[in-house]
Amino acid sequence: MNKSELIDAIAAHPGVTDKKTASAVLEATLSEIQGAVTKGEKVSLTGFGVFERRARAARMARNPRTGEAVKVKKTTVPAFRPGAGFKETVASGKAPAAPAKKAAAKKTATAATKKAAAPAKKAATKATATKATAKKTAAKAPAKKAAKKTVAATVKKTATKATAKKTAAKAPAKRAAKR
Amino acid sequence: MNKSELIDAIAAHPGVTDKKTASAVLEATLSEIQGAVTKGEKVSLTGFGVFERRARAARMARNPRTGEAVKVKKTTVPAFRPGAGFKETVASGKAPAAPAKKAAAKKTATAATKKAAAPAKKAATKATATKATAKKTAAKAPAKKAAKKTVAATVKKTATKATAKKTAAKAPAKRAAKR
DNA sequence: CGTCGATGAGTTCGCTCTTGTTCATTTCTT
DNA sequence: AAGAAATGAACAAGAGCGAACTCATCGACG
Repeated sequence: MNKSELIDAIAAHPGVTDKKTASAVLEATLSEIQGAVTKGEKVSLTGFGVFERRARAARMARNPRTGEAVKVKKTTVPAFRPGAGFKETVASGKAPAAPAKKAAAKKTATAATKKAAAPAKKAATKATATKATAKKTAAKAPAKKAAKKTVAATVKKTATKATAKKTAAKAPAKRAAKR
Repeated sequence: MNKSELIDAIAAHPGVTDKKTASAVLEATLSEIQGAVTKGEKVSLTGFGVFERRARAARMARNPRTGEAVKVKKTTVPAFRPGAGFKETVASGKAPAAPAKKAAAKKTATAATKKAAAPAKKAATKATATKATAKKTAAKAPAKKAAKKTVAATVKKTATKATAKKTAAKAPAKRAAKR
């Protein structure tokens, strides 16, 4: 499905009788998303997904023809994370979206799962505590994990395996102020 | 930026004076995309990106709390691949989009990269020659690509690892091209 | 305009998958 | 019709997904 076909489909929706308007709005939307993401802002479309900017560390790649290795410097790329509704729809292969009380069914399922996991909580707590003591991870307290968490984490993991170096209190890292 | 803010931004664009219309079109768009992707159809928005359905093989995951392993059966999820324009914009951190002769700039950059690769020709000589003679044939010198055995390959790999980990080193893990 | 309810984020860790290169071919856009 | 953008292929390694669960928050509805 190319852009023009999408326009047609959109125009077919009730409330959208004008095709050129649909086109204009679509363009504007894409434009806005690009702008927002470029500025590092997340664009959240509840039930659909989130567009965000993501940092990509430098890496080694290779020339497909020669096979020789080439350096690739770090960069930032746009990314999209599908929302719950979208994922569910695609997975089930069902119709687009019928916001209804079907939620009830889902809820039941979740609840059931909960029960099973519940007893494990105790163990979980302990594990967390142990980890904190043993690992001594760098404290990222206030700062959101957003930063270079990924990279740091990787390095840290390796390092930890060998030895525990830095001593930094692992702040309860909660979702204090992040969103 | 949440959905309502996006609507506002869109409404600010010329040609889109009606905010409620913007809302309607946006909803319709998301709806359409979901539907198309659900049906396994790709939605190509040139310069922006492509929405597509992607198969996800079964895997082993773990409960973040307890750490216990849980089986996850295969599923299909929506995915988004940023287009050239979008990526470039985000990477440069510049304005949204000004489809113009900027292409020239890009071209220059590409050319520069080319130079670096040029010397490597020797290694690729054979491949190049082949191409020149019978490009259509596309003689792929090295290993050949297997059919679409992604899943099969994956399973096999796992099995091998379980039985003889070290020995598996040479498994010709071929990856299917499905994009 | 306010409340109820659904939704997203954050967490851990293994394992799959994506990313990135070049260059030619191909499709779609303008 | 002209040209820009997308696709594909081989390969390696880093990157991110995903499950279960909780809560703050967004959003839909009256």
